[in-house]
Amino acid sequence: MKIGELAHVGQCTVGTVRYYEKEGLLAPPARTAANYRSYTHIHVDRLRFIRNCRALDMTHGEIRALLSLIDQPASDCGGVNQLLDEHIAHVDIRIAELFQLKQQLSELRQRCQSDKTMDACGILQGLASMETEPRHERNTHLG
Amino acid sequence: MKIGELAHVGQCTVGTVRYYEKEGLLAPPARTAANYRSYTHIHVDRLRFIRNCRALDMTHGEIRALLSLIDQPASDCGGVNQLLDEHIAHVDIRIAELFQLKQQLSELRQRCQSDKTMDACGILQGLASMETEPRHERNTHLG
DNA sequence: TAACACCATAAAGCTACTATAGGGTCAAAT
DNA sequence: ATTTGACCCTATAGTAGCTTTATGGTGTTA
Repeated sequence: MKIGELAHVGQCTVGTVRYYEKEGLLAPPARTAANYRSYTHIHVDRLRFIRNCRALDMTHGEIRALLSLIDQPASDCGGVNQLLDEHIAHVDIRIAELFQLKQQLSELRQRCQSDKTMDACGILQGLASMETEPRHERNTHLG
Repeated sequence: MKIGELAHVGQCTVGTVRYYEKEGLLAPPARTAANYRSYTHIHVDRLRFIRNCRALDMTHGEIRALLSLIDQPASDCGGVNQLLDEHIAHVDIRIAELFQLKQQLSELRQRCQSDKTMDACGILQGLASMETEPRHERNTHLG
């Protein structure tokens, strides 16, 4: 199977597949005589796994951790459970942040209900006069 | 006022201030004989405005658009209102995405309640067997 | 043999910064 | 007079997860 076909079943671009290989998420496949990458069902499974993790907004670091846990089949899956719990916590935090953000934005929006002159616009006044908050550290890898 | 003081009132780092200048968000200030940047209250106001926009997760593009609207004081503020509405829509979309994500993650987490062997772990089975979804285009600049 | 779809690599671009390297300026303390 | 320390300068590279671009080889069809 060539890279285009793999990318197709994995629902990503060929560029992404090559990038995963460079990142060490996907093992380098054999090459044909023409130096084309030649994939097997093992790569298909692995790519699907990676894409599913990415669809859940896991980072490459988290995915790498999962993959290395998987590659130790003798151990138990406590690490997997823990990783997922932590990831869910990140998502919770980001949702809370965005809720607060939306509230602030809605309040700001209320301050101008019609087209006015620039210096009468309550939104611009709000943006000029808000209390600049100290920048807060990231609590999550989700943007 | 030197850059350190400006950064302090703007609640950001000096690196960020220099970056905003390079990005064209903040006008280059006068320089002292020693080539130090020398800011006025105009820069303070502008930086506060920018930082408030960033606290609301606006992109530099959005902020640039706002600033150029402001710099045409003759026109009305319809563009400002529209920009804010669109930004709020982005936040709404991202919140909905994260809600769905959290649900998927919670369902996945349910599939393994105790430490098992790797190949019995319902989470890993789920990650391997989820239907790979077509990558969806970004509907928002929020990560 | 020419077109066209596919493959290859390497390097740059994207966002919004932060960090590092290597050096200059200035006021106060020794 | 000099040294210490806090501040300033520029330029470059790194962060995450890719995408885009440039440049060129491969393979099948018309």
